[in-house]
Amino acid sequence: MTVRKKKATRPAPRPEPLTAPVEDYLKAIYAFERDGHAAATNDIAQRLSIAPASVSGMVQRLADQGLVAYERYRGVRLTAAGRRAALRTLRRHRVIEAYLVQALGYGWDSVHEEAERLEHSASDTLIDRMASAIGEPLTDPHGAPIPTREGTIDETPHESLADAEVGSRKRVVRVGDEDPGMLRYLDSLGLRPGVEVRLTDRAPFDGPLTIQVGSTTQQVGAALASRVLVASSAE
Amino acid sequence: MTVRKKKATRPAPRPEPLTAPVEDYLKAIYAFERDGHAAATNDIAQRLSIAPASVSGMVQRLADQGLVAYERYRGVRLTAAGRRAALRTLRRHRVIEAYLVQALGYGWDSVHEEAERLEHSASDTLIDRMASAIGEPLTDPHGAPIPTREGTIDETPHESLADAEVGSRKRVVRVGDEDPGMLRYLDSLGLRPGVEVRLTDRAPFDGPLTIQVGSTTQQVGAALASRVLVASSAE
DNA sequence: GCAGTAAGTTAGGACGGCCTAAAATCAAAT
DNA sequence: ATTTGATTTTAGGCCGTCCTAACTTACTGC
Repeated sequence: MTVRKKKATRPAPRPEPLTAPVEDYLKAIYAFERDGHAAATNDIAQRLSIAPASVSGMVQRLADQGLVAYERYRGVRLTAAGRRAALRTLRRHRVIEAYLVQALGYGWDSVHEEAERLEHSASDTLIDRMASAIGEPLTDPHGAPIPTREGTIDETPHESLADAEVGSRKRVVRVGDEDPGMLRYLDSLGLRPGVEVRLTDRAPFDGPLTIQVGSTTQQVGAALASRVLVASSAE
Repeated sequence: MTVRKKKATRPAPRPEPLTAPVEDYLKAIYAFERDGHAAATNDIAQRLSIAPASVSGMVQRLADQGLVAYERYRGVRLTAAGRRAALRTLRRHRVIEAYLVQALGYGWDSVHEEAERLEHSASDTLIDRMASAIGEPLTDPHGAPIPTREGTIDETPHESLADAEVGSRKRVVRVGDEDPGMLRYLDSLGLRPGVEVRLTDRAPFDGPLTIQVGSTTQQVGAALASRVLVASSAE
């Protein structure tokens, strides 16, 4: 059966509103692409907690809508339109997270879930008003960069704490945002964006790392450390 | 009387999350019931801009879920559970409207549409935080009462300006909230909740009313006046 | 070069929410 | 009591999003 596009020649004049699931797919695909490679069906399925077969179906619909380039058995890549939509959703998500923390007293461990729903129903106007109400933040509460209104984003890659050189001093720039339990734990360790850390030791075979945060010394597992992104302390 | 945890009849009446369309139906049905009568299929269809046949179908699903009592060809009434859900949605809607106006500088003519979407994805926590951030308002920007967290609402009926006695002085308590154009016009007339009005004349045959708002005298059509609810100036 | 496995796709089905067209029911007037 | 007109319901579809089961393709190691 051939994949056939209807109205293939249309110059795509109006950006029809995307459904919530579509926005979620695009966000997921964007995340995989940012890490280098095209998004595999299974990857997407796992990330969205969906059966792989469902992804196959949806991905073809996304291709029909011109949001992704799709080759059977080869994974998908975002088109320019798809990327634009993904970044728009990402902006919504992160602005909402920042706003909830800064304006409504949410903890950084509970904003992700709320933003995950609101991002699909907030208007651009609302997002812009929220952003300006809290001073146009550049990152969300977990340090993730917020795409601009115009759809650009600062995606400079960061080293993870797990890969840092023993003895070096670093500054935490970003941490994983999804797992509330992990976030509460990071918080208890004082590992928040902006904080200075010194990596004083790393046990072999992916063993725990010894770090110094402020005046206290802590041990953290390699898995956790890999979710903490750092930059050189200087900048 | 002792309130007892009921395990007698049902194991667990878990309040499954309702879909957005379901919440919209319940809100609509609530609105008709508040005005006296059971909600007719056609009424609901018109209010939601949906074909009557679709309403028949949905209403049966609502009945299956125990949200409405339904008798063929007889219209629907909310059950206790349905009413609870409707009021919860109404609270969300109105808190959101109030928050957008008071905290984010929205005009009262543009909040309805935004709230109409957000009400379905905001958590109870968010709504409560919004409410407390703006001082637990009792009404939305159009004067509509906000149901409490516990699901009670002040539904004291109000006279419309169109029915007021000529010569009487009234206080505007509430205006229609849906039509942005009407809201802008009301605003230009100074007809906002809390404002004092004197009805100085009414032309016969549903003709225009002459009103005095502050020091200016205005003419308004009967249709518009009927959307403005007033109370005696005294209280 | 080929077999075994992992990954991906198709087939077929379900469900919610909408539609139109046709049939059924109710209410009101003759 | 019957007819008529309005209201409502049923019948039959469509679309989007998901599912499981079965099949196909790609990859990897021999």
